[in-house]
Amino acid sequence: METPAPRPRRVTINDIAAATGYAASTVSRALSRPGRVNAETRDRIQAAARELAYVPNTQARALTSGRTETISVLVSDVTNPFYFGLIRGTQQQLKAAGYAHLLIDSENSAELESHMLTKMRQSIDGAILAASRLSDRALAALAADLPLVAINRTVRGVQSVVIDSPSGIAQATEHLISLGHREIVYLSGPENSWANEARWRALSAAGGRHGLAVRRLGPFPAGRKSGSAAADALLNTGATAGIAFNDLLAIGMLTRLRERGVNVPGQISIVGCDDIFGADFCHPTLTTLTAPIEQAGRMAVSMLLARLENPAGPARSLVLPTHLTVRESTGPLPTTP
Amino acid sequence: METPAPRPRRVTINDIAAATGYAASTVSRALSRPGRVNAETRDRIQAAARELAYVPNTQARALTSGRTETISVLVSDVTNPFYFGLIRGTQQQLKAAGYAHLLIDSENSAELESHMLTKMRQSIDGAILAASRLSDRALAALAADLPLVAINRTVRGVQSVVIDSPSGIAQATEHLISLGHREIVYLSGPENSWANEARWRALSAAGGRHGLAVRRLGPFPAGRKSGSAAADALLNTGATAGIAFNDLLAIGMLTRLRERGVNVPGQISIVGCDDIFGADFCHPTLTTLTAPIEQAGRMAVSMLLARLENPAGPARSLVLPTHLTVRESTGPLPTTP
DNA sequence: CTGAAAGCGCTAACAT
DNA sequence: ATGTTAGCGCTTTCAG
Repeated sequence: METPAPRPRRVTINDIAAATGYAASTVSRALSRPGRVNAETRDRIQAAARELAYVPNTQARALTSGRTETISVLVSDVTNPFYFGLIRGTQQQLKAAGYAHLLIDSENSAELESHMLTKMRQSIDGAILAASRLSDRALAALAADLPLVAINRTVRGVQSVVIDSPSGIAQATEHLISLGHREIVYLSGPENSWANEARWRALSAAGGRHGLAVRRLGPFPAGRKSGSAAADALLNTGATAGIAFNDLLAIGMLTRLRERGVNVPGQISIVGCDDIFGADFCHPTLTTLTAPIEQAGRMAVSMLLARLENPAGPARSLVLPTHLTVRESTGPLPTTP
Repeated sequence: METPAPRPRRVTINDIAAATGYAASTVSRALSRPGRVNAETRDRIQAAARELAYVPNTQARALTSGRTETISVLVSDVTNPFYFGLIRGTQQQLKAAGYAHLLIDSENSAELESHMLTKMRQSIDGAILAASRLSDRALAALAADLPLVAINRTVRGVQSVVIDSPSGIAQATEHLISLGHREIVYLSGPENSWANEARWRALSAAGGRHGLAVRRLGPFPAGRKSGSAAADALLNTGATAGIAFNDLLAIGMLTRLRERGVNVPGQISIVGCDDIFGADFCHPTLTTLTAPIEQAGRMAVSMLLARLENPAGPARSLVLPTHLTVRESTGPLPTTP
């Protein structure tokens, strides 16, 4: 009854060594650096490995080599569809490189984030931090110990891939101006979000350049539910156009405005950010800044792997362009009050 | 220039042993089975561990114990929003239990799925297979070697959590009948999908019970893009109601029908399956079978962990209820042709 | 209850 | 080019 799970013995390099007559170290070499052994030896060993259905034990390999061939991807909230594309991108690229993909949800908490990271430190070769909640100092310190790429965050000494919100926000602003809008409200996201600050700064700057009235409302939690509060607050200002921190918030606003019988874009125009899944089939479809988020995921992986191969390399920082995708949620200024 | 990454020495149990004067084995016990040592010893050792900021090396632990504290979750396509609820559920529950969450995309390929699984076998304690593409035999064989929970799939000897499509489909059918519809078309998903077959069978059965004309179209790939073909095919049949394999397909159909100027639900009613993100804000909002998918993820983890603790336990199989969520995409039969 | 010793499977010097 | 020898950090007998 108390069978203690008779762990089945797996094939090891020693079995291959015994089968071929070579030493275990030679087997190891033939398998992991085929260039360092005789061609014939390599062939024999690899044939034996295949025959015995040998599968390398990554734990044991990691123990000696220090490399785990695992990268973790931290997101602040798996629920957020923004990450769909990112995860897809990292997943693709990691698999292509033979790395495992460890997904971690930091639940929007800096503490949990750093706790998870120290706990996992020895199980991973590097990490991709999407929307890190860590302070700049903490991030820089972490990067000294763990190869890192931050998404949408720039910190000296830390590699990063950022989506160029400023230019996107500028495009959105000009789009709204061209439609006749003269007052734009920014619906702010979480205060600890770097992207949120970047977007607001970009809007302020664009507003300044064009002599436009801009103001900010919020902060609102970055979810669809917050859309109601954001929509109500926006209506209250009497402004004719709003740019939301992200699409989730924008879609939530659309829902609320529809409930309140406000016509979008007839009475008010809404712009989102990110172009997530759903932005093209919500009602009305959402004008938004299309972010190449999947590509960001792929690039982050490439940069990270490059760094692993050459730890002495420079801390690169990549900026990816955005563009405005105009759909139904923006339109000309209402003709009369 | 050629600094070969001077791997920083981490704190090990030996350091704690040296600091406290105990043997490494005692330290190990105090840390992993505090019950087996003197209370005072335990306290001293744990204090020292905290002081030295000791972090156990999971690789080394796994090497001897065979337990990795890692569970992998396989999905057939990370892109599919259906999985996000599942991933959220598994993530939550695994984190609560101190397990790591290894996400794997099998890309709808049985080969890739089994390849990944054998490759990872020694790095994981168990796996949750969402929409496995493996044959029943292969799955049963795998389950003999690796603790497993299958989602939406039942195979003898394999633990599973399935969403009760039949009862949901029956509800949907009755809903459509009550609205006057007399001909229902099923828009089929991928042929190798177990859920797809289950849903079609349920619809056939429900149709039979109510003396209804049912037919099936497809198969269509399970994506929004397939919606166009599905919508066109459905219109072609002249039927007044369609049940789509999943929401992705249904939303794609909605988009296409709108493009073609077909009024939903005025001219035709559409029902989806799963109630994914977006089903409540697409246009029109989608009537669909709400699946407790997040809960399914949590339950799958619980069942898996229970099995790990007691490998001799029975292979449980859990069925979770669905319910019909009626929104705007279904309505009364058009009055006259 | 605690310590000594032996290894888990693999890689990395060091020899040959 | 290959074999020998030590471990990596931890758990687990087996003694005491």
